[in-house]
Amino acid sequence: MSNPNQPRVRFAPSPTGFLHVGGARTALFNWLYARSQGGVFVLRIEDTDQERSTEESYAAILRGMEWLGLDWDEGPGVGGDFGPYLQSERLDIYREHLEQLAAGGHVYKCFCSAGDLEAREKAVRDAGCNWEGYDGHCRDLTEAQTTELEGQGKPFAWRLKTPTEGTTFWYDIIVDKREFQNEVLVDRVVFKADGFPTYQFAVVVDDHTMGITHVLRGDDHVSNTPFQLLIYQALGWKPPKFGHMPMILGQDKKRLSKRHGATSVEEFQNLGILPAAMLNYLALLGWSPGGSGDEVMTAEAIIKKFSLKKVNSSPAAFDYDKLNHINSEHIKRLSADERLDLAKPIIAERGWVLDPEWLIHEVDTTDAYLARVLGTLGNRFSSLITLPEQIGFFFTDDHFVDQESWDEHVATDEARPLMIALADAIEADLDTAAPQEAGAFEEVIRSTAEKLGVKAGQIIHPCRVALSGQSRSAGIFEVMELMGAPRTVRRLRAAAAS
RNA sequence: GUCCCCAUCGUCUAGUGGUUAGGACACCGCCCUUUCACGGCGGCAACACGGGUUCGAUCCCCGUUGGGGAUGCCA
Repeated sequence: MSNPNQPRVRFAPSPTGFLHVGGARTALFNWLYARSQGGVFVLRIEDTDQERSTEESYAAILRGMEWLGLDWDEGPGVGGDFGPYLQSERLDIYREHLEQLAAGGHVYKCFCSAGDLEAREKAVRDAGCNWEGYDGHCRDLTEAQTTELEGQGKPFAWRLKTPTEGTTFWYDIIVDKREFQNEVLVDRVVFKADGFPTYQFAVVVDDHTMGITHVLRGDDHVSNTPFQLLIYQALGWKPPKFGHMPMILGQDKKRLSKRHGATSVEEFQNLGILPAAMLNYLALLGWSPGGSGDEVMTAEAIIKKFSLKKVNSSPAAFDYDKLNHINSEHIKRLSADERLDLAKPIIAERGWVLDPEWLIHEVDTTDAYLARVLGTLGNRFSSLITLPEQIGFFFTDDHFVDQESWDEHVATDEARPLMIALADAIEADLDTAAPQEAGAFEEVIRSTAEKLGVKAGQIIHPCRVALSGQSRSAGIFEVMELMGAPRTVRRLRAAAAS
């Protein structure tokens, strides 16, 4: 169980919003690393910000993770030996370690209020100088001064005493050596006046006490790392390995935001993106299987190939086109049964069911009918979003109609007589009180075309639009079979009269 | 402003001290087809710039430019 070489990684979101693509990618890479190394993937919730943390966000993040299939070995809902996994439930642990820091003289009390800080920053800037963060105002307060301020009931935070010379560095898994001059590091707050630890402190205590071996996080955390390293040092702990992954940007290479379109994982779900496709695409952002291998992969295949060494160090732009392509590839690879499962809720939602009066050959249940309908789609079924449009006409007369195609192919003086002739021929040549197969319709169409001295295509095209409302559809004979002769005739006559 | 990071087709990327710099998405053309899609074939398109190092740099070093991040008692 406790294999010392077993990597332990974590995803540690704060519940202050939905699970966005950046977070999802971070979670994914941690998960991939754990799964590919036989390691443990921990989910920890960083809710030390009392103001911004919400139950809804917490739930949304868990939903997003579950939707993507990123299962965690320890964390909310599943427990584990290193809990609790919510920082708000670990306050005692943080206080205990704060005392350790205080006893070692690594931290000091800071009585500066937000207003004090603002005023001093303004003064510095007004003087034309750079404000380089907290100025160490309370760092050298005497014992007496501290006692007096405390006696006045002034609230205080704890700050870490950071070195003013030398450097702090680490070897990043992704970007090699990273080094910071200690003089640019400021004495950041480690424990807030509200009695909660800051992220900087909690993350260190948790990663250490939870036995995390590799911290894989977004590149936006790079500048936090040296400060955190100093906390590890002050506590006398060996830090984990760090890997900072490149950011995900919008198509314009600017920070990914709302105006780029969907950014939360759940929005993609509503956009008809399959979780497997989302996972696949996210994996391709900053990582590649190498060479010219197939990019369309299942999670299992990605796990098999995944390696942190292949993770890129440059930021990547999020490309909706490519996501859609990966998505359609995943849909195309689905089995007939899987497609059926995907489509069922879509028609159920609209109340679309099989009507026995349609007289469909060898079909007597809605599921069987839907299966046949999906079968006609073949590879045209590449998006969950367009599906209702694509198959609606099989179920209802109140279906999507592409007006442009209708005007061009149906509502014309050339098309009307052809559609009427075909309707007449169907009624004359076929038993419209019985189900008919595609071949039977084809025969009627071809003989009608011959009789009228036109090409079959001249009849087929208006019929396609008349029946489906669109100029693209499955093979028209098959469409007729699945519409049933009565409906076919009815729609043709209605179209001719339009 | 200061600190840190990044830089191969429009985008995601592969790659090497000597290659016709490869693949994928998107785009364009052709073929297939009753339409559309799928598929097949082909095309367009990149080593940011300037200095070095070297017999030779896309690759190594420095600088410039561009982009990103950080600069919170947010995480």
